[in-house]
Amino acid sequence: MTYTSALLRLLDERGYIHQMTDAEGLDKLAATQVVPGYIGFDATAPSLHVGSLVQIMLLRRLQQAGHKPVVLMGGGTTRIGDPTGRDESRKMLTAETIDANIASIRTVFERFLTFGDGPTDAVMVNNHDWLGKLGYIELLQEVGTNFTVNRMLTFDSVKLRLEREQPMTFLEFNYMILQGYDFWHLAKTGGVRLQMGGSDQWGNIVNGIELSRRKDGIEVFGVTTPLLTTADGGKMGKTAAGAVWLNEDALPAYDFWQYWRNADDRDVGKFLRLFTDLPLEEIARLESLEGSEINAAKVTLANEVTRLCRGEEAARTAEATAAQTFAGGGLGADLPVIVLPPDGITLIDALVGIGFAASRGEAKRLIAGGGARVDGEAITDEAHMIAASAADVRISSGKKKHGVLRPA
RNA sequence: GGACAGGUGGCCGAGUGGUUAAAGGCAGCAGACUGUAAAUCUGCCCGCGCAAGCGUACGCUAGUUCGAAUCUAGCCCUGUCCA
Repeated sequence: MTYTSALLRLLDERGYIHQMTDAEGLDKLAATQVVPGYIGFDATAPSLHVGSLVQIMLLRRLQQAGHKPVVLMGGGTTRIGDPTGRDESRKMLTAETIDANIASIRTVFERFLTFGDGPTDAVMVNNHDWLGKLGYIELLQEVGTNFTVNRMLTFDSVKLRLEREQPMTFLEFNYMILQGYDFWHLAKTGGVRLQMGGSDQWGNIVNGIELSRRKDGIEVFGVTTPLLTTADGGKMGKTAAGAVWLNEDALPAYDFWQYWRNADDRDVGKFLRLFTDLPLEEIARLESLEGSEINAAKVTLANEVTRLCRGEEAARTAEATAAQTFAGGGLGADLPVIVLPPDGITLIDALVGIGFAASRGEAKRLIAGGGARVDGEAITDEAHMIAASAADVRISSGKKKHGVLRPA
């Protein structure tokens, strides 16, 4: 269908929409007024990772289309402890940790959104502010009567778990109620009219919509994004080193840049639409590049995403480092560096020290497998000693990971 | 509370006394090919040690045994059914 509102047109043409509750209704609303819309985020770690980037961009689009983004931090729900872990001993986070996490995560949002007091300025809220005050009995009275277990059992999140005969705790079961409560609360007190989220949030969103309607007759809307997978079927944002974190102190800009530079050919267009502000015509051009030409599009992708998330400077340095390292065979400023002691260092220690191997055994295997290089030359001798040198020595694991040994 | 099934390496999942650091798959790392892509093929994939080897590991604890992931007891946890 064709939309009249700038918001839905934007979301549609860039590929953010998976499901919507009432497309016409939302379209009409977005065409006539500023729509405050929110997305919820976890506060379990000091940084979000690439998996949350679609949602963050979605809030950015909302603002671009002239609406008001509301970032909901799950300070309250996190405080209860994340129940999804299979090991029960998932530790509960302290209030201080959660608050620190939220502060850290906020710095990233500030790059993507304009915060402030204006009508379309972004705001960040914390559901601990209202959930924390809520007594259990009160919660049961307020919202418990509006949920039937019959219906809750039909939601995918519950149904799948039961079908797979995996445990679902009562706490988890309650999450959907708490999340529904969030939506209602924001609708009632903040005029929020829209909740967005990943496709796995559909059930929660619908619950909030129902709750708002039943309690106060407020009409609110929901949009979900498609589940993002890479073209080869993997989850977004997993690499050798683990998650691709958005915060600089959790993942260096160069590694962040490399993540995008190494995107699958088939994902380039999709990623450009979702994660950059480039105009669609430009994206269409980049996406149509064939063969090795598409590498240029990947560089653009990496530059744009890094610029948004880490800033102009970080993107430039990362790109320059990549150019020098790969094209020039040299050393870029952003590569990891460790000290080359005056009396040299074993290759094994160097590999472990710089983080290319997690243990000495792993370093040895890397060497034995022919993946270790010193100044571009493959070394297969496990006992190899890197002699002291006046100049920087380049050390590599495979063809992509490079680092610098710098004389003290 | 009772009956039954189960808890294995990052994940899934074999293994029911030794030859098992534990099949197979996924994920991951490296090599070849290429374009810092994909697909494919090859090697690696608990830690320490140059090595022989040592240490740790199959829910927890205590046993049986020359020897246990495998047997016994107790406990904890999960699922299914019954109360």
